[in-house]
Amino acid sequence: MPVELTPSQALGLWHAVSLEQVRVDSRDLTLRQMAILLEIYLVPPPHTVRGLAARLGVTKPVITRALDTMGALGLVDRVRDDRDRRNVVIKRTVEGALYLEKFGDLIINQGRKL
Amino acid sequence: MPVELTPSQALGLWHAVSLEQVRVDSRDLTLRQMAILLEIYLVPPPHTVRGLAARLGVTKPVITRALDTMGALGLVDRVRDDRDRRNVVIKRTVEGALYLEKFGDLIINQGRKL
DNA sequence: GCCGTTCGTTACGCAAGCGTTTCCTTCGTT
DNA sequence: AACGAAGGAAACGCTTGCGTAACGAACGGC
Repeated sequence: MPVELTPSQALGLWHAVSLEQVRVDSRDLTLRQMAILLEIYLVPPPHTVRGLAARLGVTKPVITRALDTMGALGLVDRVRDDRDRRNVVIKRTVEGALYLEKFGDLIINQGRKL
Repeated sequence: MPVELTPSQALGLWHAVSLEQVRVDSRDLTLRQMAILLEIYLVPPPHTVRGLAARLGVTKPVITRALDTMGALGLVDRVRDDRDRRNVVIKRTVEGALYLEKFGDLIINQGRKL
């Protein structure tokens, strides 16, 4: 089910969503943080630090820091892996799911307005 | 011409675009900066600092700083207004237009892949 | 049981963004 | 000419993210 957009629609959508998000949400996640968050919630688990780092093409500390920040915001959680106790498994949270749900609604609504 | 998206498509699109943008572009603009940039390029001029500040619901220094950063990247330019020399008019640049054009293509291509 | 390897975190110095406040120039009015 | 108001920038101290390098805990093969 592809989504066909004109250049004007593509940028217009991004514009409207960014604008509204800036106005509404003081949390102001970076693009990297957003990418990580969406990766965690849209791609089947399990998610690990090194896995995310490889996927985004960034270093591990970038992931650790992003998880620190988003963890403090309640958007994600971290749990040690009992199979291999070196690993940390990143968990979704109710609050994070809610956050993305609202964000998705924002995209949908701004898309309709185009 | 509305754009109708399912929740999965909306978040999926944002996900794919964010991910690709993180991997491709080291510049990593903040959401605020992106909103300002799109505002400048998609809304008819003239644009002023206070106008953008009011539009985004942020303080003037936020705009000044964002323009400093994006100006250094060549994405925007600032020119004194000769009619009222207190004002600064924000100008588009070729490089900025190119940047957004490529970004638009990215959105379109990721949309198709959904 | 060692020892090299892997995983995630922490430490370091640095750059960039933040909110608030202050400043400087310019305008418009008187 | 003087004065208050407006527009944008600069200054301040603070927070947060960065890249690199070092670290400790846990694993796995020998």
